[in-house]
Amino acid sequence: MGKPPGCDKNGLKKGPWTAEEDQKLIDYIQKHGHGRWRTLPKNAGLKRCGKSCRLRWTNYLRPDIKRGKFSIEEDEVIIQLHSVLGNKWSAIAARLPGRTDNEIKNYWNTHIKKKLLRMGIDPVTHAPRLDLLELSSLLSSSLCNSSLNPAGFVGSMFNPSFFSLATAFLSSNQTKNLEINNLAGNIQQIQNPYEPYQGNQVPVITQVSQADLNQFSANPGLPNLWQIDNNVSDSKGFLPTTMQNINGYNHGFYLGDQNLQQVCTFSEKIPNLVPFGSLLSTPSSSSTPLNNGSSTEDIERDSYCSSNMLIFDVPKGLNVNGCM
DNA sequence: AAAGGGGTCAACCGCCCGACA
DNA sequence: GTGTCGGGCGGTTGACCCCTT
Repeated sequence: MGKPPGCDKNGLKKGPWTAEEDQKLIDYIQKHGHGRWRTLPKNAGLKRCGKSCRLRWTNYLRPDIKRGKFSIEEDEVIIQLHSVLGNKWSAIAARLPGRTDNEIKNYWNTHIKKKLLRMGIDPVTHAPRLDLLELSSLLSSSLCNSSLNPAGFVGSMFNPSFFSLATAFLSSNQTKNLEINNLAGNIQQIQNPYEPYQGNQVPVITQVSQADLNQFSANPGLPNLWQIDNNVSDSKGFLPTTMQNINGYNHGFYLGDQNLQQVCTFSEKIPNLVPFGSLLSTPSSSSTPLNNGSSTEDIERDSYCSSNMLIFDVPKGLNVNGCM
């Protein structure tokens, strides 16, 4: 069963394509269309195997290929889709016009995976890394027993997921050499994290407009991993909403522009967590480019974070101040 | 300026799968 | 059921580029 490799026959060229070869392939496909890749090279006068021709065409020569750096919106779409689809690169590519599966795979392996790891997120599961959770647990117990908490920063704030969040958050702020003392100091800065949402005001969920993702809403069992608002460009790091369900807690996050001053967590069970599809805020749906769409520098990309992270419907009767 | 090392990415390999004759 | 074909996937390779020393 199966087919022979097809590219190992003597006389067939391998390696980088020349401009002449590219032109031959383009000319042939423009005249005859693609398909029948096994016989195409011979007909086109190419000393290549059919598979090589197909890959060259689909990954490079196709007229609708989009070259250049991935935008931040594309980053977010890839992460979102990967959280649901896994390594289905072709499926992901189908939702990113002009991008190929190979390109996305390479980009994932060379950029996004590293970024997620830096943020303390497992790029496979999209969940916080267990090793960081362990670290955060150590930090939690250490800080709980310390005297740094005279101002009521107690109780539910000290749970592993919060520290995981803080760790990831600070990591995304390029604070790679973070010391425990610095972390404690930063956490102490958190005051009234619900200030943006006074009283019973329910955090605004951004629009759900990426039709391609509708299918995910049809499966409420799928994880609601990323809720991202791209209305604010100056933000600090991604957060997976898988963090919402850690150690039995449901957590809501708001990351504003004031460093770590607007991190919030619930220690309450929130009964009406809105299902996945109805909440998903899809960055690609926005017509407003992040950072004016002009800056794709790696540093900015790596430090980018969507800022609207509150993704669930807070019940009116819930006294969120109580958890602060 | 040159060497070395790491990162990036196009291209390839081997295997697999589904469709089709 | 079998063979062929197109296509997908994960992993790898090697050339090239850039940065650091």
